[in-house]
Amino acid sequence: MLNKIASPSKTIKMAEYNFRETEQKWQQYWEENKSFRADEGGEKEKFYVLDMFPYPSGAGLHVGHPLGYIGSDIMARYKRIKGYNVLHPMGFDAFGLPAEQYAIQTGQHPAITTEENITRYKEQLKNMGFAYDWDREVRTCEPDYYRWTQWIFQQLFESYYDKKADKAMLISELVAAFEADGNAKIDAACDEDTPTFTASDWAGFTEKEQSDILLKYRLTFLNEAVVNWCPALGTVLSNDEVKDGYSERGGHPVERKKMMQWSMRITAYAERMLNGLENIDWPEPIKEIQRNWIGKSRGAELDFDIVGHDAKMRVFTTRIDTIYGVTYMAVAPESDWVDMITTPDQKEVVSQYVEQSKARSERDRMADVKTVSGEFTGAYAINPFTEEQIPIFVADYVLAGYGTGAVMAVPGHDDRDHRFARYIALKEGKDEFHYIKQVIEGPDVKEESFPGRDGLIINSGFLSGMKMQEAMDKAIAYMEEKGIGQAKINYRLRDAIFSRQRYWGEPVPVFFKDGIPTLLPTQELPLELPEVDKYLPTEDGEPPLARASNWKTSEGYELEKSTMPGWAGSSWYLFRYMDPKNETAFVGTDKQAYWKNVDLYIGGSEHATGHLLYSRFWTKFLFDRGFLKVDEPFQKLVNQGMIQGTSAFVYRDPKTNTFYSKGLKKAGMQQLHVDVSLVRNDVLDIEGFKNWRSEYKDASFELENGQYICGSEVEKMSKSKYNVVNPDDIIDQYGADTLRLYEMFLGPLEQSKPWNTNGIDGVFKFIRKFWSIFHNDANEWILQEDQASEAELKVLHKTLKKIEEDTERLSFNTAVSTFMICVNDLGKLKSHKRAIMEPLIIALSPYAPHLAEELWRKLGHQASVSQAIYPQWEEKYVVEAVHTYPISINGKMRHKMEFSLDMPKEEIEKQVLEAEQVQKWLDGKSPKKMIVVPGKIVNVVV
RNA sequence: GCCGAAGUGGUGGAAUUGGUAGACACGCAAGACUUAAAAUCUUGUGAGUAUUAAUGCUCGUGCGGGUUCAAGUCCCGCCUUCGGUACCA
Repeated sequence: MLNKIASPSKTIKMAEYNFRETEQKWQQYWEENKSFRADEGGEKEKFYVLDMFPYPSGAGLHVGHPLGYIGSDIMARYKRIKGYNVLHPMGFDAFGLPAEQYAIQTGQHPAITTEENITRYKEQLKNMGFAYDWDREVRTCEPDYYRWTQWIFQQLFESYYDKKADKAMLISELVAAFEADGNAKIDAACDEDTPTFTASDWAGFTEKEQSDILLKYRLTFLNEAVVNWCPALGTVLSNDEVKDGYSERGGHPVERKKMMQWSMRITAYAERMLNGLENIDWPEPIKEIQRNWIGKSRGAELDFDIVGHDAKMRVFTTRIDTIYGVTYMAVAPESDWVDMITTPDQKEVVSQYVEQSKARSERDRMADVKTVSGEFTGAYAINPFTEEQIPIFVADYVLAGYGTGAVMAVPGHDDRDHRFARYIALKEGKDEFHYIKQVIEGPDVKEESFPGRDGLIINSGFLSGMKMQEAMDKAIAYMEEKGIGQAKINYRLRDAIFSRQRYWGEPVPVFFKDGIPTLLPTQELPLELPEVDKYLPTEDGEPPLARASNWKTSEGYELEKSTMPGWAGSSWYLFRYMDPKNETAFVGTDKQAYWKNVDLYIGGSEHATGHLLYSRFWTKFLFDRGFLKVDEPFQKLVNQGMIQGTSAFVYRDPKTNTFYSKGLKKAGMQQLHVDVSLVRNDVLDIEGFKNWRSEYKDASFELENGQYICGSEVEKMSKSKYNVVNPDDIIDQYGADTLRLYEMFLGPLEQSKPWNTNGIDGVFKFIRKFWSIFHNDANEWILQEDQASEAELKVLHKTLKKIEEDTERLSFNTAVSTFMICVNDLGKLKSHKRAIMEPLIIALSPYAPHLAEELWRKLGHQASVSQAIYPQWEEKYVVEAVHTYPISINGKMRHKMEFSLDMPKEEIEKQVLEAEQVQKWLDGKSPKKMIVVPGKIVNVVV
């Protein structure tokens, strides 16, 4: 080991560092002096570091929330002293369900609840010493903010997606095209059922008809859609707000319902959102989730004739190579095909089936995926390749919302079709394997389907003998020649439902003029939320806004009654921070051109398919329309891990109200959560517990060794589990710097971990050790102005280098270790020199800013340490002249030898072989081989 | 089922490009200081084993193989845990 330097024989008493007073003082200083105001322009480069802004809930912040905030704060402070203009703002995602649910229960206006919660959040955030520019705070619920959310909505309404230009364009250009030529030559994103019309058709349409056509093109549009309706919340939810058939917020059941809804044509951007992932620095898992959510699949679309009908049934398939294996067709119960093709004798049983599957809730359908059901429609289709007639069934394993709502079934090579084929054959009294046909060489497909992506096609006419890809190419060429089908790309992504039948959200800035949805004039924005008597739907099921008196325009037209979803305000907030007070635009062009987009975004991975998708969509749209210079919002994304709670349990015999210590518990006893503040190192504070709840006042306890030992388990941190730890309590006990360092020291930022305070003393000790470098036992200042020694400079510069490297790669846990090592080394050197301490304080300031500021001031500086410049480490102090080589024999470390780094290989080899410890292993023989890696290792192969 | 991430001492974790496994810290043990306690400091601390001792040897990064002078790190096959997703044709 290098640092075996004489250890101090005298014991040193730790000088007192008053963190409470000091931290408060500097937090006040930063606020008063606006130390972290973001400045634009000048010579400096910009760095924009952003946290996902929180929804201010009534519970306040717990110790899990700041993990990411601390990381981003370190980056913000670090980049600032590295000479960047740093933008590091904070705000609040303030519209949302909890405040509204509370309003329904209590009648208190959600604005009041929200305001209170925000005040609490800000207080907590300030206690942690974060370097936010609070002058740029935004709140999505304020009219000054949502005015622009409404404005963006209007821009979307006024736009369509032109596929030739591959971007969003003004709807007025589309209207001009319709007037000139109709829509036959238009290639734009639109509804599936958009009719084709000529210029004269267009001219002949009524105003209402024209409006309806345009809605099929607009990027935000009104149409009848099957939606996720949540009766308990009284609103519609988007796909990403539904988890396993229950609402994500509140966990209420969700059902399918057809309703008139505002939607966002996000599908127009599917391809660009997919491609854009290549150019952003995001964690691969998140990109993968978005890719899956967008769900691009290449395949083919083809038409099947229906016996006795003119209409052709169009299906989408990714396996056109298996076309000869098609033995039946299936349509979704909700699809229009059902009524169209069902024969009279099958009408009753089919409509009964359709009713039954509608009644089946979404959740039931998902719960038993393996159970298939369906009925014969009586109709037959003709396979265009084989001319065979095949039956058409209605089956609820076919989804109305994907592809065309109809499928060609290949039971031999698709698992779902296989399951249904056996079910329906048995039901019809046929042989179980009646519908199963093998068209790919491989194992027998009777018992189990075989995807066979590598096998050869068989029994398939002109496709036989080919491999999958070749067969697909040939089949598509054949279809195109015959005009029955073509290659087609399909996406799983659905247009996003945008209406919410709730109160606490942005009003949709639209009114209805003779049934035609019309935008409010821009100068009338913001359309402010009206006062209502109750926050509930009306008696006839209209949204709460219908309760507002005179919810009409000045001309008396009815205003839209639904509000926007939670993700509206958060889809563009990053741009508002650049120019939060602008009254003429959502962001000023010059400001946006300077800050561009977010350089580092830190937040949870749970937003992968919601916020992170929608904000990319809006950014691309605003870019297309020329309002932004960037088309991705977040250049680099880091997902911080979740801090879980460690719940504590007590065990009660329900009959006797006696609590048994963990080691004494028996079967049949209740396991009850106990507040973690009453437990220390698994030992229960019995007196505290008795006072916690009145029903425990007279409880008796069976102890182990005089103590009551609690059980523990890692769970999500939540109020109901009594395992929430408030950062304020930690700060009160140890200070904000300790909390910051400790949360970082816990492990890599990305990693999830349960909260425990087992190691916090080590970090607390470090803070005091750092202080005591400058102070003697009597807490007197003992700075030395002498020149620093070589050894001291080495410690300093190695630290500076490592801290810089670790901070750049967000490895904050190892950076904290590095500081600890440095302080230990300086302690051994008894170093108290300004030349060492001054640079060190600057390096420490992003991590423990309060301590750093205090010492910086005591060193005589008048300006904040945040205005200092990060010291440059010097090569000469970092490189070693000698290296202690590990000498391995057959790859195992056996010995160590010190050699100069410029010693030639041959010389090292010679000396190593001469060494006694190596001779021992050679046993008189000469080595087979020798590997010398300069500056690293020597390996002798015997 | 599919996709993704991860498994290292009693604990949190480190090892950045294949090159000394266990940095740093907690905990634990012994000692110093103290009337005492707290605080602080010093020393030790992966497991096993041999020696009076310094020291040495064997094993060791979820399991089983492989590549390599050298594997926590790369390859193949499994197991476990945690996330995401789910009839997407």
